[in-house]
Amino acid sequence: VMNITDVGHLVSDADEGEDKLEKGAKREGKTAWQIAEFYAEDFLLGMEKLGLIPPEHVTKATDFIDQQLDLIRTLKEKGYTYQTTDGIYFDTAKFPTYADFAGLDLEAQRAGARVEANDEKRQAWDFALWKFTPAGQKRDMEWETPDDLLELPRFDSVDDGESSSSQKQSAARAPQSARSEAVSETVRTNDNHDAVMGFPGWHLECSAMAMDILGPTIDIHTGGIDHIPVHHTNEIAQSEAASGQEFSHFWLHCNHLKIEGGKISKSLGNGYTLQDIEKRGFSPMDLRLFVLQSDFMSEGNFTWENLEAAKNRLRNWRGYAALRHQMHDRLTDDTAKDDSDDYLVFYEPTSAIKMALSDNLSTPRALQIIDQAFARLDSVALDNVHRASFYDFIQMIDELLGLQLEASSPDISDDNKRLILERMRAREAADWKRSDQIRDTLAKDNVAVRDTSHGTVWSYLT
RNA sequence: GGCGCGUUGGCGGAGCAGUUACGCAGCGGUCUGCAAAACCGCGUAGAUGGGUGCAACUCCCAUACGUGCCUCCA
Repeated sequence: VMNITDVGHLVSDADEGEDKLEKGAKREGKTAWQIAEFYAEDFLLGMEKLGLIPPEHVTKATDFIDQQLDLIRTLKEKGYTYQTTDGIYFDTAKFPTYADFAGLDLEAQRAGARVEANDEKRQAWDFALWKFTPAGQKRDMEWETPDDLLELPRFDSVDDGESSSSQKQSAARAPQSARSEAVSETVRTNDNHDAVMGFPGWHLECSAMAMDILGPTIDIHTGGIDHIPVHHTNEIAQSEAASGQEFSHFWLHCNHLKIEGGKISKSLGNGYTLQDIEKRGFSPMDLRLFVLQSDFMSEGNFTWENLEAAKNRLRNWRGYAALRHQMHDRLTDDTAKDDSDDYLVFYEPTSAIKMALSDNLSTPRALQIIDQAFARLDSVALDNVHRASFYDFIQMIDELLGLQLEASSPDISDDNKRLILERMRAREAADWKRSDQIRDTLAKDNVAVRDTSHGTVWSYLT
């Protein structure tokens, strides 16, 4: 299950963030809904380009508002919540193990906080489950707060300075021309009284969606390392307070990628998109191998030079993968499975990369194993390679690392194969002119040839 | 200001208290019709300063630098 946070702080009249598209969209009169939709689609397209396995469920926070409200209801019934003028909060004091997951020293952190939020929260680290739309504001994304979640009397409604008694009349809530059609379909209108509009707190969606689809306890929860102290801590608190059960058996946290040695930051504008990378002549698979070169728990550093290194490494691997087209199946496979210097069998490295990845996803070691396994092909005649096991090896790499080696190392055309044979004959006849001519012709089809002591072998130029 | 994490050769990046990581790039050589590849070799890596150990890149402390969080970002 992967969630898409399509609800946020996109108050329709806000003017924050440097995102050109967002600003442009506003200029064009688009809504937060349309902006969220745009980025969600862009994200899913990027996933596809990178060859990521699609989740069974891709969930949008806005499709799970009811579940989020139900979760708040459960927490309220169990006494974990309290209400302030601006929302419904989780009372972390009621969840004694709150600081354990991240090993937080809450008092110390509060003492050093740069900005002390000055509100009605009981603890500085209490977090919002539900936020009320500020009086006088109209958000693109907002929903009616169910009455049973509210503690009356509710906060002061100051829509337009009317007294509360007259609000029943104004309950029609005026011409809502600014409201998009999408929103008006979603909002459950209740014309009998003045609704308290609101929207979910930032942490709530993940718990609500996970528990709705996977049940109270999930196996593995993933996320960025930066989510440990706040987001995942809060997820655990609200989920376990509600269910009384462990929320996740395992947590997998990825470290960050730096860029040119420093942080990637929107305000610095030093990030790159997948589109930028493709414009520079790199493929998404180049980026994928670049990422796999370091352990997921350590900080990475993106530079174009490093991406170039990954690209070259991947090109070399494709060349090795293409050797399968230049090998012959052996009828004596079963009796010749023993690995030796003269005869290569690839079952051992195939299981070795599985072992490496089984050890806390050690992709660097898996890559090392692959490099060493491929390198053994350099000094052996292709007829002395166990083709079936080599093919298994390629497929295992693709299955475990998703580098699409098989798909990106197609066989060459029959015409080119004939040219290679013709070149071999020319070389035997010492017709170097013809030989070089054919090599140039092949190069136009991105086919490179090299003459080894075991014969001519082709690979890809780029 | 508080609480963490990191710092390995030209670049990226692992393991390990005593043994060549691996990749990309560079240089020299062998081989080859040429080219490419391959093979051999070379640049004598471990931020800095201390400490513990027979022995430290690998453990401990400090400093510098980088980075993350401390906010209703998720």
